[in-house]
Amino acid sequence: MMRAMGTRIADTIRERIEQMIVTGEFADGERLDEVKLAEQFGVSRTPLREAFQSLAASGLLTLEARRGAFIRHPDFVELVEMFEVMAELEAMCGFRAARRVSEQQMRDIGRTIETCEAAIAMGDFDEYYRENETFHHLLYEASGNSFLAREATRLHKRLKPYRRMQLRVNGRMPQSMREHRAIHAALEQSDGKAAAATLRQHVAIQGERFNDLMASYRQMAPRKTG
Amino acid sequence: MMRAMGTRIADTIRERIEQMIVTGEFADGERLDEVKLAEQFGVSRTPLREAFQSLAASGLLTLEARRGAFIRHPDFVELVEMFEVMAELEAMCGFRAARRVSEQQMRDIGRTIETCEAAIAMGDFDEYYRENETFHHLLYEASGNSFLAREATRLHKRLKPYRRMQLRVNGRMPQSMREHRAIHAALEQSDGKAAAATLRQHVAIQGERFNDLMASYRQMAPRKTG
DNA sequence: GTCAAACCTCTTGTATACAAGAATAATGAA
DNA sequence: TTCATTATTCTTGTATACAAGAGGTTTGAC
Repeated sequence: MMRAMGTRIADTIRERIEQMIVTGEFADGERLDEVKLAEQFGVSRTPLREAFQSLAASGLLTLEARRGAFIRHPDFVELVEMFEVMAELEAMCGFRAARRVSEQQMRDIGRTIETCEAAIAMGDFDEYYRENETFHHLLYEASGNSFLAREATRLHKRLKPYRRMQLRVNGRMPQSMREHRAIHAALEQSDGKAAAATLRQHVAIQGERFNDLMASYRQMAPRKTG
Repeated sequence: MMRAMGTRIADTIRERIEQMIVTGEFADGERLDEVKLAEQFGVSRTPLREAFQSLAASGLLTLEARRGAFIRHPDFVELVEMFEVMAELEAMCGFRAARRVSEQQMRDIGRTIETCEAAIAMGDFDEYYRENETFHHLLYEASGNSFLAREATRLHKRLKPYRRMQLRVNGRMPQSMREHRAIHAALEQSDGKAAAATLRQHVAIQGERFNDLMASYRQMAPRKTG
């Protein structure tokens, strides 16, 4: 059987299942069958269960005692709550980055903005999406607080499926780019408060975006099975 | 062999090891021996490994591939970083609680403050410590954001061993109580900004507290073994 | 026909067996 | 004596076997 040498099977499995979850491959309430997945990946249940543990701990799925592992999409309220925390974490990153960001990091951030804009012009949404992610990760790093950066990354990943469905909303991308530029400018001027405020607004679900999210949420997760 | 019926062994084990870690039972860099712990608890390695996974995910220990599970106390820089994030999360809770806190919750919060003060007067440090924890948990709940509350609780738990060593510092407890009262007052007046600012200052490591923490940290974790 | 209880099946939880990588001890050469 | 290399042991990672709870199904009573 295929063995990825040198690395733990459990970790590989975790990565793969995480990808599947994050790209929305499972429906809400769906149960992940241990034996089915095990033979699908060509491994035993053991590394699979380890992967489940790990995924459950990051909140990507829920383990119910003697019932199994379930995909539990956050309900709408919880989703808004999560974006609320994400907004604050990013604001915090921005505030700190304004003092601590290096010139190299500023160049990197500037580059992602340009690449993003080019991607929009070419209609390359995947590229836009990727570079948008890079922008935010660079920001987390620039905060100078590695613990904060890790936590922000974790939540960012967890929100991935729901951020994705937002991007396609009409007119969102140009607006988003304006905000990226504003953040960049605030960092350049070492204006922590401005960076924080812009980021908070950039990420938070409020005003029209609340309705946009609600609409696409209804489409994506029409009903809780659990 | 003893079986805790109705509940998963792995979860029980997790709780117990978590307690051991949080009360500082393990030295920094120490490796947790699977087989030793397994026979100590009278179970097989399987639930133990599940507990390790779970604990690793909350950051309480580190799994190194084919090396084992290690206690890795954060170094001083990381500890300050963590408190920085904790301060911001609590500030966030306070800000939101100022709008959303219920009258019942206000009464509960008020009660913990009184119990705390009584405990100080009687020299009952354990009681003080417990009620102090309750105060903060009530605050998390009062934020009205259950996701935020969970995240705050998680980090709070992770910082437990290091907060403990701070409390004994001379004069810290009365100062802490004054801050609790100020927070309570800010909530009563629905002054979110004041509540946030006081909490940020209450939790953050700055000024004299920086030196206090550094001193007690040196005492507690004199050297990294890894 | 409907409801309840016992039975069976299916899935998870735990234990044990086996494989393979790391650490360490032992052996030999310089 | 010291260093390198090999052999041995120990520990983790994975697979499989076994136990037990949850869910569904059949059977029986009303």
